[in-house]
Amino acid sequence: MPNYSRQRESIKKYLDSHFTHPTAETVYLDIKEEFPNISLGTVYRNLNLLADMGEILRISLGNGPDRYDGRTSPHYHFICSQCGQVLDMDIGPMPEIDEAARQNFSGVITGHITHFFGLCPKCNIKNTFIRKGE
Amino acid sequence: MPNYSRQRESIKKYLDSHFTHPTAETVYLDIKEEFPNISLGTVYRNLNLLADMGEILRISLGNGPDRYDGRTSPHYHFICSQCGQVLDMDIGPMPEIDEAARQNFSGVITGHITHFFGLCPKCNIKNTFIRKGE
DNA sequence: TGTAAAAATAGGAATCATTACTGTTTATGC
DNA sequence: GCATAAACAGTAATGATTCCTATTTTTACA
Repeated sequence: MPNYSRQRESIKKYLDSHFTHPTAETVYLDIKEEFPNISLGTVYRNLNLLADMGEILRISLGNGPDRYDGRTSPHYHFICSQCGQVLDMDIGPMPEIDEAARQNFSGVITGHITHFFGLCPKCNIKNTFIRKGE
Repeated sequence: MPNYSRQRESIKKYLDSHFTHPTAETVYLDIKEEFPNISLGTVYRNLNLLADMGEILRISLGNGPDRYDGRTSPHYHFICSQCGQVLDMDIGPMPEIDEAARQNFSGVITGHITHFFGLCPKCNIKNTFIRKGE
């Protein structure tokens, strides 16, 4: 069982109050306001610890740094192809995806990860205005 | 339009005849038998080129190096939690996943990536034998 | 409370995957 | 053939993350 650490508590609080799916680097820079001497390694170590304890989620997108999420209830993510923003999706788990995968598969399917792509609401509106202006 | 290159042709052929979803490193080491002086950078550049041209697929798992696939028709992948092997899934596209995501979402959903996790057929059988032996 | 042991830290070096750079070689079009 | 463009090998550089070590914090309990 890990000991208490002020740095870890601060990181947890940060993720619980920010819904931007920040990278380790972003967490590091923001937490630095409170702990000017905190090191990036400490941020990584605590993000890993919290994720291992199930208190936060790690979101690995194909490219770029991992992102972290204080919302631990299972949910899907959307990545905007235009601005790169990561959004929480407002839909529940879809066990039927695993069910479909079990057809014709002789191993065991325990779960899946799914990320959605497209245009986020903001970029979608922005594009509409730009097209009107042409 | 790119010029012809023997190295790129060899990489393409390699992926068309191996269904192991190799990493760039694996491709590099195997292609080296034919081109002893080929450099890892050349392998990466050609894998990127081929992927951009739609002749191969890049598979980004959350951790570890990317993998490449000569099968370009859209399909899903399975990653064994025990041995790490990547397998092609024998199921067609599931547009209904995108359909579900479009509920309550005011942006545009253009697609999704889904990876399945669990035990591959081999590890599943292996585990059964081990449990029997206990 | 004071102190010893265990855990966490800061700071920096090391690692892994990938891309960028540079001078040389290969392919293409005339 | 020869000029130009593309690709190459070799290597340096980058970005994300982990690892290492000496120091500081936390905890337990005397």
